[in-house]
Amino acid sequence: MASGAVASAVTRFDVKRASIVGGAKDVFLRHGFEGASMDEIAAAAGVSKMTVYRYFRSKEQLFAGVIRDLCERIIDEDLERMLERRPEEALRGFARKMVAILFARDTIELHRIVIAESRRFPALGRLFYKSGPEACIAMLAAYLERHNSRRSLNLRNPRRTAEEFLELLRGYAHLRMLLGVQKTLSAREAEASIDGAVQHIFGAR
Amino acid sequence: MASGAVASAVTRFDVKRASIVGGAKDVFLRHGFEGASMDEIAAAAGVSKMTVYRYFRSKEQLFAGVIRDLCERIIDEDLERMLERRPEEALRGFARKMVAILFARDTIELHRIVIAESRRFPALGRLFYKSGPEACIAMLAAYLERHNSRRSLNLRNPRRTAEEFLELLRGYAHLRMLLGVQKTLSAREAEASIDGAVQHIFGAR
DNA sequence: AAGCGATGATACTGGATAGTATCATTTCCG
DNA sequence: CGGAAATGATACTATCCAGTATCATCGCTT
Repeated sequence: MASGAVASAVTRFDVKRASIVGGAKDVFLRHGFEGASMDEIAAAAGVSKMTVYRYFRSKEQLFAGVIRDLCERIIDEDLERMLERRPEEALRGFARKMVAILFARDTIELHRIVIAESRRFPALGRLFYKSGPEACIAMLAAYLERHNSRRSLNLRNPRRTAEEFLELLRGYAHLRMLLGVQKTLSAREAEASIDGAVQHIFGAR
Repeated sequence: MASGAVASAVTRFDVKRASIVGGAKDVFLRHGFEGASMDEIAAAAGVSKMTVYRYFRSKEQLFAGVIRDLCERIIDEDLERMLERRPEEALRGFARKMVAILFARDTIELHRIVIAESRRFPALGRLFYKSGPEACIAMLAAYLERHNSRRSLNLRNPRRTAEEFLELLRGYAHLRMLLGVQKTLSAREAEASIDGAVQHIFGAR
């Protein structure tokens, strides 16, 4: 009777599904949507192609599943915890974490793919924006608004300031990485971006 | 003997080539690289498919030709002329022109496609970055440095400030358009971006 | 151990499309 | 007008790949 076969949270189904999504994630991130072949995905997942199709009706469905999964993992709880300190320190911590996320290899590839495929799958672009960039903006904006009402900050438009802050963190380095012009972000560049963004809010110059 | 058949600048060859590139540009911008079929391109150019292949060895070559052509047209001389006025006015004019360029439908599509294909064609990413974004940054940086040495501005790192200025102009609206989340940029949003960027340099707050 | 559902291996179908071959036709030149 | 080069029309080849069909096999439940 094993241990509660019915009530068990993780079924064989979930395990297989996870390994398929995992393999597909690797292949999609490496070759993009068109470039990924279902045979390769099946091999990467250590699974037969038929099994892939038993879990996902089509390549599009599988792709959507992978993107959804990736979007859920982008932002962890650490990020929000960064904002619990005092303003200047909180912002620097938040910024450091954001830069690490933004410039991670997988994140760059995800941007590339979603931008590429958002014409064909408009829902995908919206899903990604909402669960990635928009979530970060909202988190920071809420923080700034909180400090605004406590008078520890005095910003005309906190939401806009939040966007500007994050925009300065991305900077052109992000575009250069999306274009393959630049391979990595040096610690020096990261610090410079962070300084620029923080100074933008505190007005130091 | 007509008008100097030999010395004539525009040959039949050039005309045909231009119409092929023109047709290809439309199709590539509408459907992306993979999505564009050579038959459709030939039809759009009003030309036989064989003729396309007589001018370009392969789809890749044709694509590269189109991107090169588009890159050359992105930045016109007007942009540089904007910087001939006095600082605040010059920057506003430059910014307005930049926003118009950045958010034009074709520019957005170009970004999308180049970002998508830069993994497969790394040279393309570099070509685009150099002749588009980098050219704009360099132009603005030179302007800021000029004013720095005249003491009409006092910036620690003009090059970085130029990047930040342009980055603030793009803002998240640009990403939203790349993702298809947002269709157009309202005049109100454009003005807000411009204000934000100009204030970032002049420190007003 | 029997039986059943889930999985694997593999070959196949059908459609799309890059690139080519062939020959008819136009266009431009002297 | 005559001839050569450029172009058009069209059919063809070869390849790649999503999705399917078939049947053998594995592993768990009872």
